[in-house]
Amino acid sequence: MPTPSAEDYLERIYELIQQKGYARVIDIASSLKVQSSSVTKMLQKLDNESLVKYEKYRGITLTPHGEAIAQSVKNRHHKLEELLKILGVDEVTIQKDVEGIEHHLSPSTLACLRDLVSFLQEDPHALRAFKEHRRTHQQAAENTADN
Amino acid sequence: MPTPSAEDYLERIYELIQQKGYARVIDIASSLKVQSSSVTKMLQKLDNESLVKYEKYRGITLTPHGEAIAQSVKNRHHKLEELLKILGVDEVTIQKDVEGIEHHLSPSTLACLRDLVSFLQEDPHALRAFKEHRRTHQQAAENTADN
DNA sequence: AAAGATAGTTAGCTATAGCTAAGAAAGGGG
DNA sequence: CCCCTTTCTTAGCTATAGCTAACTATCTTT
Repeated sequence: MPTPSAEDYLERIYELIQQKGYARVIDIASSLKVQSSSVTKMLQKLDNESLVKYEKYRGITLTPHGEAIAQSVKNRHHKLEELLKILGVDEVTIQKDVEGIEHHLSPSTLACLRDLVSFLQEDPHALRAFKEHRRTHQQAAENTADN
Repeated sequence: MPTPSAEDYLERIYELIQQKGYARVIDIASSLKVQSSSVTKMLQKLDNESLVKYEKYRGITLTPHGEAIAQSVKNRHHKLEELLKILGVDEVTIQKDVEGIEHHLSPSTLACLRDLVSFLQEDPHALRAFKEHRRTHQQAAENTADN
């Protein structure tokens, strides 16, 4: 099993290949906010684990296994984003939090959260009720330390 | 700011002191599933950061700052447990997932999830509707790879 | 009070994953 | 086609946080 950090790299490589057709060290580095030397190192590790095919100074591609992992990580990532968005968390916080937690949720928990999303999407009344509940509780919450 | 691992130690020390009146290296080690040498090492680090008061071979207490952190970590932990429980995630998965994600959520996201819990608690109709939604979508979900 | 058992500590090792600095490879402009 | 810039790689360092093995302190039991 890849580490959380390895998963991040796989996801970015996958996205870059989708978007631009290829993944360069420098682009991976800048989007993950690490130095390119760190990217090279991770690529060597991922190549060793047969998750990417890496020819130095040449190209980077995902193996079928690596791509499968990348897709499921991206999917998880997207699910969480969707949930926090529908619950009304602001964009910046969503990005920050999803980065942190996406590697740690069980498939069954994710399925549950996915169902929560579809429930709130398909039942606008419930969603409105939640937003209203949240609005009315907001002031109290803001004045309570460590709730 | 303490690392996620340091937070775990603080939380356990706090809980042990609450439960038994004192925290021993061996109990911290067994509950975190690490070796006692790892506990000693972390205690020295936490003492350095003034989060615990550690006298070797003697006792372990939390400083006010350490205790404040421990309480808020425990609180976060509890909030997440509560959410997953109300959503119907099974106990084993709850424990596993909460361990993984509790260190990574923003206060604002947590506030949002807290409101979701109180909403579902105070609106049994919505909760029932969600459970029903989940029940009817279950079969489809089980037969879908990587949703 | 001494001996043995339990608990705690230290030293030194591992792996992950970042960094900087230095240098090599590739690519584009003159 | 050679030079310069950009990109990439390597080497060697850091910190975190785990581990084992060896040792020390404390406690218990006789």
